[in-house]
Amino acid sequence: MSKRPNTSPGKQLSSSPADELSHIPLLKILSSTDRRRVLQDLTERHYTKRDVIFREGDPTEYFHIVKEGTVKCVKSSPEGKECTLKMLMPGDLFCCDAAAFEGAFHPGTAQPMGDVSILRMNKKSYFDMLRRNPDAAIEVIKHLGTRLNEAQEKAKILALDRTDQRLASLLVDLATKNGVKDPQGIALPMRLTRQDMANMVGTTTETAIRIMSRFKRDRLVSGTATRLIIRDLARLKALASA
Amino acid sequence: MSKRPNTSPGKQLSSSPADELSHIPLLKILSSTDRRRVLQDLTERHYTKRDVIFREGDPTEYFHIVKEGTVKCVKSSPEGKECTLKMLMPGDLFCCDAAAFEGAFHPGTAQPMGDVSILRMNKKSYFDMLRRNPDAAIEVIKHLGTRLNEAQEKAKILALDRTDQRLASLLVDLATKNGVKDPQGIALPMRLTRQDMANMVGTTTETAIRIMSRFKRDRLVSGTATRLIIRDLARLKALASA
DNA sequence: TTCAAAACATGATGCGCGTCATGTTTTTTT
DNA sequence: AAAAAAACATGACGCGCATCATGTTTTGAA
Repeated sequence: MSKRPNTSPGKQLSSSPADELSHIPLLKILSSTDRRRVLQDLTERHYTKRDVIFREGDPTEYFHIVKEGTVKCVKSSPEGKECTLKMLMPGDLFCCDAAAFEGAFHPGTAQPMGDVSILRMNKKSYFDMLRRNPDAAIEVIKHLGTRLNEAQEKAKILALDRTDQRLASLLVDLATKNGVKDPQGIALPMRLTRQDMANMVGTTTETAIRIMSRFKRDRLVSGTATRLIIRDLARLKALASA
Repeated sequence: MSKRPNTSPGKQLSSSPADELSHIPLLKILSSTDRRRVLQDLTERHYTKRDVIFREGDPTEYFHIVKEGTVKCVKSSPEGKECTLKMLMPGDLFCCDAAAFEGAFHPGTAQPMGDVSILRMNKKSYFDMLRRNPDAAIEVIKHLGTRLNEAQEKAKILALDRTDQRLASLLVDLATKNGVKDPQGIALPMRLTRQDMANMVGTTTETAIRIMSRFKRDRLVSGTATRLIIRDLARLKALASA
């Protein structure tokens, strides 16, 4: 059996134990009969750091769920500058909007931050599921509402705050939503370079490095890309909205 | 009957002719039996320029539809700076996300740009409607998806582009989505000051004025707040993504 | 129509941050 | 373990845009 480059072939989730998917809110609320049906339509795929899950401009074909790992959602400008819109974590849905309905195209690129596994479902099965199951549709509405609020909050921060404040906001956000406890403070569960941070707050790598150096001197953070630790969340919060 | 200050009391839409609401996508897709029911739950309200429809931080109580006029969606920072996230036009939904479900608060302020009329519905009726009518839920998902894409596109522009490019993007966007034909070019259908524009692209009033003056000299636009006209959409587009 | 309040305009000044440049340290690959 | 490639670091310099200041013009209310 020949292996395709960079992405493992899709795999049926024939007999997944219930608990494997129990941490995904959308699937948890399905009736047990419907869940079996949905499991048949879902396919699991694995990606690594150098893959792209889909590219900006590609036609939309699937609805996706992050099962494991971190996925970044990126847009880029004609001149090659990049902007990272969102880090998707396990349980997050993407391409769940019906803009993906008819002949639509991906507005951004989805790229793994490391090894990830993704569940996906073709559009038809997805919308059939939503039509059969109004509570699932409401769950999707809830998720999209949250995402919209986040995106608007991000726009506000980009529009009004200085670079150091935006960076502080980012760290607070990541620590709060995804941080794991650590003897030194709060550790971020994904590899995150200064370049990644720069792309998330709309600045250059150099400026992100300078500001992070300052944060380090001031004992607000410690560590580097492979293991970044937030040491003083309170002071970062204060700086973020100063 | 005592009149409440600034807002007209709610009015039942008892016997609205079908055509009055036919331009609202969400209502158009309801079955005719359900539409009658929904009409009973909808209330019409009128607001003027100095009212607020709801304020950032208020508890969410209603689902809203813009029937007539323009509503702006604003966030503000502790220091009093403001950021306008979105102009809502007739047919647009707001607070349609289920974050408004349980004890949630408005993430921004909704403010009329002039005289507007709004249809609204309490949360329970709204979610009942969605549960009865999966196609309506999918319509809401579609709307939220569009809004999310817009918000992310806006974040990208704020993160990557210069101020004159952001302003050009804004004008292109408004002209394309809401512009009406005019002998001179494309007229924008709402009163829009340089301050409004500044708040939409994350800059100061002075800078917005300076750039708009330049655009005027270069024959890209003409007119002022009360009647702004886009005269060369193509060149504005070119500037926006240069 | 008149007057006050917004909106528009334009200059001077300074700082934040982008850009380019050069070097060190850490991580990843072979 | 060694080599290659990222990531981190720090300085010099200049432009874009915020800030403050001082008019003029337009709009809308009395």
